[in-house]
Amino acid sequence: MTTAEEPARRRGRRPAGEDTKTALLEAARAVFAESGYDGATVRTIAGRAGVDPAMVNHWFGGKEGLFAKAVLHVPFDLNEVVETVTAGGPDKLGENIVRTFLTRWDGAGGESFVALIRSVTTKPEAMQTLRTILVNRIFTDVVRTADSDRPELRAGLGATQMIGLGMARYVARIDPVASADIETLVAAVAPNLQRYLTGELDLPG
Amino acid sequence: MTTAEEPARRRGRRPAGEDTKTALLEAARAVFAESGYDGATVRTIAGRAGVDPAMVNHWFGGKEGLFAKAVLHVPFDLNEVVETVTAGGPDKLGENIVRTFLTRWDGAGGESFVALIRSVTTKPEAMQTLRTILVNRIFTDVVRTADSDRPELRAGLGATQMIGLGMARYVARIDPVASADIETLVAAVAPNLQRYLTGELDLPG
DNA sequence: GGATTAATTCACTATTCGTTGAATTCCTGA
DNA sequence: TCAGGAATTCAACGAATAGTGAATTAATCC
Repeated sequence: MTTAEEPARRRGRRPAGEDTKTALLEAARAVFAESGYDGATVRTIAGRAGVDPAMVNHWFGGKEGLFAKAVLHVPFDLNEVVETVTAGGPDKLGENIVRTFLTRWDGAGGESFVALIRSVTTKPEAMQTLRTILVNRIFTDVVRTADSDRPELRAGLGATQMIGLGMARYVARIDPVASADIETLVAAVAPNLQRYLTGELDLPG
Repeated sequence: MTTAEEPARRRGRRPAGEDTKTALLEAARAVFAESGYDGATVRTIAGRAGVDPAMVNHWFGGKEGLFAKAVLHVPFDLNEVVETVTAGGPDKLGENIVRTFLTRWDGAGGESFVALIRSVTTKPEAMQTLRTILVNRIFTDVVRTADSDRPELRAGLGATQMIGLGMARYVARIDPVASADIETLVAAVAPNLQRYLTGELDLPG
C-alpha cells in the first residue's frame, strides 16, 4: 500500500521539540494548498511531516489551530509590501504589484496564499482573511498613495485582477498563464492593473 | 432543533416522479454553491429538497452523479454564447463579454457557475470543467474571431479577468464590486478585457 | 378492479475523520 | 546519577458520512 514505509519512529521523547512544530506547519501549508481545509486530513498532514497525528492536538490544539497558524497567519510584513510596491511612484504601481505578487506567490512562502484560496470554500475565516489582507490592507493603502477618485472601487477592481491571476496560474492552472515566465505576465497584466488604480474609468451616470 | 419540521411525508409512491428529480437538482445547485462539493452533504441537499437522501442514489447514482448533472452540466448552449458575444464585431468583445457573463451569473440560472467555482477546490473535475468551458470553448473561440496574435495567451488573460471578477463579486463578495450594478462594472472592466483580446500586449523578448 | 411496477422511506453498514487519554521513551536539572 | 517532566506514539471512541437493501405505498396497465 504505502510505498516504502517511513523508518518506523521509536516512541518517547526525541531531541529538539521545535522540529516537529515546523515540520507540521510546512506539511500543513502544502496539504491545505492541495486539498483545502476540508479535503486536508490531520492524518495526511501528520504523515507527510513524519509525525503522529496526535501532535497536531498537542502543539496546535487541533486542526483549527494548525490552520490558523499555518494559513491564516500572514508570514510577512504587509507594510513592507505596501512600501515596496509604492516605491516607484503611482505610475509604476501596476508593474510593481504584479511583479511583487507573482514573485512571492511563485516562491515557496506564497504556498499559504494558494492554501487560502483553496480553503475559501469551507472556511469563512479564509475568505475573511483574503478580503482583509488583499483588499482592505494592500490595495486600499496602495490606491491611497495614488490619490485617485473612487478609491474603494479601484481597490476592488485591482483585487479582481490579482485574484483572477492567482486563480488561473496556481489553482486552475490555465496554460499558458500557468507556465509563462513572470516578466511576460508583468508586461501583459500590469497596464490593465495600472488603469484600474490610476487610469480613466469612464463610469456611467 | 430544526425549525418547524416539514409536514412529514408519507411513504410510498407519490404522483409525478419528475418533481423529485428537479427539486434535487435545484437544491443541489444551491447547496453546492454555498458549501462546495465536500462541504455539501447528501442529507442537506435531500433535506432542502424535502425528500429522502436515498433518492440521490436512486435518481443520480450517488453524490457524484448529482454533482455532474447539477453543476458540471452546462445549462445553456455554448455556441449561442459565443455568437451573442461576437455579434458586435471585435471592438465590442470586451463590453459584450462582461455584460453577458455578469447578466447570466447574476441570474438564478448562473448559480451553477458559483457552485462550479466553489467546487474547484475539492473536485478536480470541476476545475477541468472550468478550464474547458471558460477558456477552451468560450475564450478561444472568441479570440479566434478577432484574429489577434498570441491567441492562447490572450484567451488565458481574458479568463483571469473574468474568473477574478466572478470570485470577487460572488465568492469573496468584495465591496463595492459585489454590490455595483452591471453597467458600472461593464464600463470599468470592459476596456481591460478588450486590451487582453485585441489590444497591444507589448511582450518582452 | 386486481396485478404489476415505480417511487419513496427506513434502518442499517462500512468507512473515515478529529480527538482523547494512557503508555512509553528520552532529555534535563539538581 | 536519578527523579521528574516533556515529547511522542498507540489504541480507541464518538460523530458524521455516503451508500445499500428491504419494506411500503400509490399510480398504472389490462
